[in-house]
Amino acid sequence: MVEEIGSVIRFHRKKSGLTQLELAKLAGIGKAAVYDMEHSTKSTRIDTLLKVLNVLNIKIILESPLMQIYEEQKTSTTPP
Amino acid sequence: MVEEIGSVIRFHRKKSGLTQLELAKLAGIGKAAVYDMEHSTKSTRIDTLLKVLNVLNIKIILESPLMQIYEEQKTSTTPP
DNA sequence: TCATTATTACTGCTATAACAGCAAAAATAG
DNA sequence: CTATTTTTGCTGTTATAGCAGTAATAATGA
Repeated sequence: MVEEIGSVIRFHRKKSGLTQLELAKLAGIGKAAVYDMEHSTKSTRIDTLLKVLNVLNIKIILESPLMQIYEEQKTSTTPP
Repeated sequence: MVEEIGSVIRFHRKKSGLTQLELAKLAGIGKAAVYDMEHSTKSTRIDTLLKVLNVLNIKIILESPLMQIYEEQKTSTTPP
C-alpha cells in the first residue's frame, strides 16, 4: 500500500510534467522527501504526504461501513 | 485533514468497543501513537496510520482525474 | 561524439514520531 | 462514598523521517 502510494505520486508527477525538485518546492518540502516517497525507502509522514497530494490534485478518502454515521454526527452539529 | 483522520479513528475505535491500548496491540504499535493520532499532537507516519486503519476496517482511497488512467496502466501488465 | 545542463539518486546531520513507563482521570464495584 | 480497576493522558528516551548538500545518471545541443 505504501508502495502503491509512491507509485501513484510518481505517475501523477510525471503526468504533470514536474521534476522531484519542482514538486518538492510547490509542496514546501525537501526533494529527498519526494524521492523517499516514490521509492518507499522511508515511511512518509501524513502531513508531508498531504502536501504532495494537494499539489498533485489527489484527494484522499476514508471509506468504511461506519463513515456514513460518522458524517451524519459531524454535520448534525455544524450546519451552515 | 489530519485532525479529521484522528477524529475518524477515535469514532471507529469507540464504535468497535476498543480502548487505545487494545487498538494499539491489534495494530502492533504503541498506545501513545494511537493517542497522538487521535489528538493530532504529532503527525503520524503512513505505515502506522495504515496499521490502525486496517484494524478498524477503514479503506483509504486516492481519487483524482488521472487515477483512471493510472489503474489501466497498472492492470494492463498484471492480468489474473 | 563530447560537453553542458537537468534530473534523479544517495548520504550524513537534525528534527520529530514511536515507544515504554508513569500520572491523572474515568469507570466500576463493594 | 471509597476503594479498585480501567482507560486516557502525558513524559523522557530511542528510532527514524526530513533536509541540505553531493554524486551519479539522463537528457540536450554543438
